[in-house]
Amino acid sequence: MNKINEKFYQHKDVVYLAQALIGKVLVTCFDSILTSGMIVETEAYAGAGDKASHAYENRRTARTEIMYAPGGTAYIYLCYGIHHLFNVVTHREGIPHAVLIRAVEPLEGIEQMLQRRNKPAPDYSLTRGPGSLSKALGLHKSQSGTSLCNSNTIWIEDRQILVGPVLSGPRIGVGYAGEDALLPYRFWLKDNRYVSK
DNA sequence: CAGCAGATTGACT
DNA sequence: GTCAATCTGCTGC
Repeated sequence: MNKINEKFYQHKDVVYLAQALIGKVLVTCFDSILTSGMIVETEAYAGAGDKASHAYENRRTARTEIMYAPGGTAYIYLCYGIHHLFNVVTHREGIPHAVLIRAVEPLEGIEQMLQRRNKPAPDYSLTRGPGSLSKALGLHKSQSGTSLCNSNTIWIEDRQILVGPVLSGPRIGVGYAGEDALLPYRFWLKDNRYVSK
């Protein structure tokens, strides 16, 4: 198993990392149940200077405190009071950069993902969208702060999967961010059916 | 403390 | 296409 280490997550360029995470494999293991999926869509959130980020101008709240942890920590928060969204904290401790995982392609534990999502059979909506993939993989805001390097519950592997072209464009749902809403901080795998429309 | 908007999703007209 | 679900944080009284 080739688990990604601190060195990778603590790279200074969160936009580079958002692109580099495409094709990597997000794995969770809760109560001995292993589920995983290949990352096919991400977005970069560049901390203090990014109007779309929860940590814009180094804002600190109980929720965003985890973004100031060292790169390689999970930041999971509740959106619209309903959906748990999974992010990877990057850069060194004190710099609140993060990559939002927006979609994965299911690999292992598909039966368990169907149960968690209350679905009778697999379809492309199983892990498409940040709220959906988090539910399918069993991710919950109570796990925010988990180390992706030292825990045996949430981690990311490099399985050297050969992927096609990666495209980029503006982020989704951040219209409130003014000119920062136009930045090409969203990355996705070309022609992958699990990427949001 | 009330009001509102938000890194969303799924059910229904 | 419209709208409800309902937690977190910010603004203004």
